[in-house]
Amino acid sequence: MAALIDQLIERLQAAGYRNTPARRAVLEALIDGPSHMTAPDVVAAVDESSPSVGRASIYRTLELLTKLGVIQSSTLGGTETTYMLSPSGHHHHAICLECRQTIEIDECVMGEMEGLLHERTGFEIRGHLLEIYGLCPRCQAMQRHSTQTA
Amino acid sequence: MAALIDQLIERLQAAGYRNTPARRAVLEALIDGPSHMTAPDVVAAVDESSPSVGRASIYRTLELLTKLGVIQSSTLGGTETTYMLSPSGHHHHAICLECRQTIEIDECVMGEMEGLLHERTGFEIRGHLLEIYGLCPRCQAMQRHSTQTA
DNA sequence: CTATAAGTGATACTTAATCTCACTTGAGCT
DNA sequence: AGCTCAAGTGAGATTAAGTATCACTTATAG
Repeated sequence: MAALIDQLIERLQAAGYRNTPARRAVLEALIDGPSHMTAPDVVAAVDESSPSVGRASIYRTLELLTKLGVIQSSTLGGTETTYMLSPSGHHHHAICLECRQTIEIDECVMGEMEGLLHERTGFEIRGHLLEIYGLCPRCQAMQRHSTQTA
Repeated sequence: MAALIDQLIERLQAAGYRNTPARRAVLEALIDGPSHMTAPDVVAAVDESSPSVGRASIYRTLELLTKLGVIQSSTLGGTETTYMLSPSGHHHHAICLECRQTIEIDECVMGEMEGLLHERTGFEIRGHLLEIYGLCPRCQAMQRHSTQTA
């Protein structure tokens, strides 16, 4: 059984791309780091672990991995793009717009949807992301900004 | 019946925020422009229509509107953050990772999910976004990069 | 081992985003 | 209508993020 990094590299190679130190460094940063990282986060992590890897390669790699569906990008309902490894299973978030806390959700309906979509449009699904935005109970309670005017 | 811009401004005011020219300019740019705009797109549009509005205010406004759920951000499966008006109905995309074409999807299961989520976690939903990433039929056909090696 | 196209890193550059702060203004209240 | 003042703003300086270029390196097929 291959380590995660090897599985991911294999996906790159299966798509016709080379196994290079720069690409491994980016994947390792994403594996070892927090579940969501911004591009600058990844740059900093790679700069730490593999100082010889250039910034341009990191950006190129993030773009490539995203296109291949090996990683996924998301704004988490905010303004910044973050990257995460594409989970093999489902990956749904409820994100509090106030405190950014994320709640994991396990319901999934993509199974049904996937077949239907492919049948109707021929679209080949590589991944998906369902994000729900709102307020967690704590932040609902703290919403005093609006209560006096609304 | 109020114009869209007025409805959106009302949502701002209902949350305790002021109706200002800068905020109207940003909303108008989003109403008049294409359905997904990057921050620089919005800056350019506002700069055109309302040159007196400062850049900083545009960024502040995008952040505020996003937090309030009046607009939503998305990477569209790529690396850039884009903004769109939050549609009152559902808003689901299938996005081709190759050509960026988006296919609209009308199935929605959020109704069931919303109640369940609130019941279990107390989370108050303000909006959601389901994005499906993959390849459209055209780009599947053109995927010759991998066919010789895979 | 060799050939070669894919990929890279350094650097210079362009663009995007943030910060600060004195000034302005929207909205509530007479 | 006019006053008050906190919310919001614009200008400009600054910092950070991202891109482009290109000679050089290297992963892979044969």
